[in-house]
Amino acid sequence: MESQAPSTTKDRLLDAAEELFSSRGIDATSLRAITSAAEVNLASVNYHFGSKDGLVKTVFLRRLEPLNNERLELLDALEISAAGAPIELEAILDAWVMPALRMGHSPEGKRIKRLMSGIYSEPGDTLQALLRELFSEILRRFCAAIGRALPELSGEELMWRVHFMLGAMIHTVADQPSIRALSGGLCDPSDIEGVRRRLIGFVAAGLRAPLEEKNAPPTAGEDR
Amino acid sequence: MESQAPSTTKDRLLDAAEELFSSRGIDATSLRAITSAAEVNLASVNYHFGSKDGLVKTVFLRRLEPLNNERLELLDALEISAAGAPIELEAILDAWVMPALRMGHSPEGKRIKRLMSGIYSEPGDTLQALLRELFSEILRRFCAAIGRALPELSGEELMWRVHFMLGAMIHTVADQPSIRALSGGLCDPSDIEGVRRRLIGFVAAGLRAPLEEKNAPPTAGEDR
DNA sequence: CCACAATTCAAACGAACGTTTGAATTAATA
DNA sequence: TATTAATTCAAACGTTCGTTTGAATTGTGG
Repeated sequence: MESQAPSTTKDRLLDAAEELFSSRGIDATSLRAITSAAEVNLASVNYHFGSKDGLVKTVFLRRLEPLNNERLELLDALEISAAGAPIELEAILDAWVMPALRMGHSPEGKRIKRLMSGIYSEPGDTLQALLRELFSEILRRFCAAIGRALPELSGEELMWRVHFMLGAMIHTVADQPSIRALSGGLCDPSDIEGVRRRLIGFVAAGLRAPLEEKNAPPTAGEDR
Repeated sequence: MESQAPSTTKDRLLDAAEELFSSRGIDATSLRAITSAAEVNLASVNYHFGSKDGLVKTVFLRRLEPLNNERLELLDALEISAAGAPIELEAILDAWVMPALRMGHSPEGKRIKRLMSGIYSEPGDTLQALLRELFSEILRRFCAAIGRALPELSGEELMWRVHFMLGAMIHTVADQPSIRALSGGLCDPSDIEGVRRRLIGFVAAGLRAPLEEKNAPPTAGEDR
């Protein structure tokens, strides 16, 4: 039985690992640093999670599973209330973005955000596979919903635009220090409502961009 | 004197390191793996670059400096031919994107792309600082040009949209395996002209998105 | 040809890593 | 309380890492 709220060895390890992974990176964080921060014995990691890889996987799963479940629930609700008709694009984007923004804003979840960006570059084979599996279904669902909202797009065009959309969203959710620095403090990434409004406005406009002719004249002064 | 083209120890090391860094990540690549691939002695790294950190920095600088110089030259040319008037938005975006796309497409530069994405999550303090310095001026220049092309945007709004833009662009240039997998082979990231047209179309539409009211009604079914 | 610097080389260094071990301790069961 | 399983603990294991060393080799200028 877990004693009360936040005190089992497993939880202490997960919390400490999440914190250190997000600030220093996974490879650069040693088990000794984690167990020191968690004030538990070094061998606990291998006892409870089998290996460092097992701990890493659990750290991600603990956050990503509830996150994606919430996204799917929101999308389900939208599809039910739409009753077969296409859903408004902004509502779909909201269902994707808001759970992440809200999670990133909660006091316990702040450290996750930098982790999420690291996902895409960390070359760990096992983690990469885990994430591909975790996101494949939810991406399929959201792509389908967006495709129904934008029926004039071909399959290829839709995929490209979703790809661009993911880039903007991931970069925004994950790399908030960067926008602070870029703007010289002018932009406030903790203003969830502002981020939501701007991000969705940008992405929705991009997704709805008019289809250009294939052989449009090259834009000025750029063909060398 | 360098003997002929691709055979000095320094160059062999840089090529091998670039290749391995991009496929396995920086931390996960040992000097022994690099020197083995380059067929040079282990101690050469410390002799020619001082340390592994010095090698890493040189690997990035060798690609990023010419890249950013080309971007700045293109922007310079645009500003000169515009003679004080605002430049067309698409032309500015072209000046940013094309050097990267072209570089990523060249046979020797293919491996750089995955590297570039890793930049933003690799937590190495020295590398982080180097990149911040490398990109600060060029970002300032491009932000200013985009701001002149979109005079109706406030400074804060502009910075946010540039941030979204960078996310889409970085994700596109860096993570091309991901778009291939996402689309099930439908999208071809090696089609530079197609990527350019779609990416710039998406980003330009996002940058030009109409300014929403601050207190717009929340989009359907999403306020919990 | 010789002296001298630049470069390469094999070998080793100490430190840090993930993991394992087996005994000590705590909790659960009856 | 006696027995057994679950957990914690200190210590060590073997490996790999980046770096250093000092001798051997190569290239250069007088």
